[in-house]
Amino acid sequence: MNLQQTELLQGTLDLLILKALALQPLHGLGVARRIEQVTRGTFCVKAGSLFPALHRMEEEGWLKAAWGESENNRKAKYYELTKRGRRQLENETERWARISLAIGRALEVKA
Amino acid sequence: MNLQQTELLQGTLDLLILKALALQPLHGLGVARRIEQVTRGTFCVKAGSLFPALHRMEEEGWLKAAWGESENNRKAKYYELTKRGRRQLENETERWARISLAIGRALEVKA
DNA sequence: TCTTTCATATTGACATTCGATAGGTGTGAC
DNA sequence: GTCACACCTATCGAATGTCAATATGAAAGA
Repeated sequence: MNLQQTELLQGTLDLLILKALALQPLHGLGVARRIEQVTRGTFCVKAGSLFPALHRMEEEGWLKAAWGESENNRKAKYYELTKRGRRQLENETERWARISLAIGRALEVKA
Repeated sequence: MNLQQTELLQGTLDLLILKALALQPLHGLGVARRIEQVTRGTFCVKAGSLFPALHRMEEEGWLKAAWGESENNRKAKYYELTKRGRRQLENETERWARISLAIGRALEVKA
């Protein structure tokens, strides 16, 4: 029933998007490509997951969007981080570090 | 509205429960305590999250439950891993390794 | 003894959040 | 015209959180 191709952990998509945009502004599908690239294909974000997330994050004030042209002369909405977005990236990065450390510790416990 | 004390990433609770029970059978609240202990307080699983998860996992056939007595002579339901549960633990451990590696790589990219 | 109180142990109803699925629009390039 | 790019929306389901409830043994005091 539930083929679950992407393997994305809930709560990590925002972090990946923020990080992708911290390097440079990108349009929506560009974000997806960047994420796929830096995770070496581990995460493949579909449009239907991506755009709702971008809108959510724009409403939160983490992103600012502006219409522009893509590399191929197509209309595209470019997103960039706001100051609050950078702060959020720091928070989520720190949160990730804490969580992955804790789980790592849990998993290394031997019987 | 959303105070979110526990900071649990969706998808990691099952893993932590499986790992906790891999060491020894425990009753519900015992699982919660074990998790809190091995993650050094990072994760504090509330009853309302824990028991639905245990029931879900029992339905999946990963856990087997049996009534017994707790250390304090109270009725308590003890859970232990089934063979399928051990296999699931291996799967989820491997999944976690893959995911945390990918995110780690994404985060270490420099501008 | 009786009863009050507390910690243990479990359960259920409900809301929320997030990502997945599956569709749909518009447009430039060939 | 066809295709690939770029975006959008509606809707669903799974998983977790919140809150409240139940039941029971233990401990303490009248």
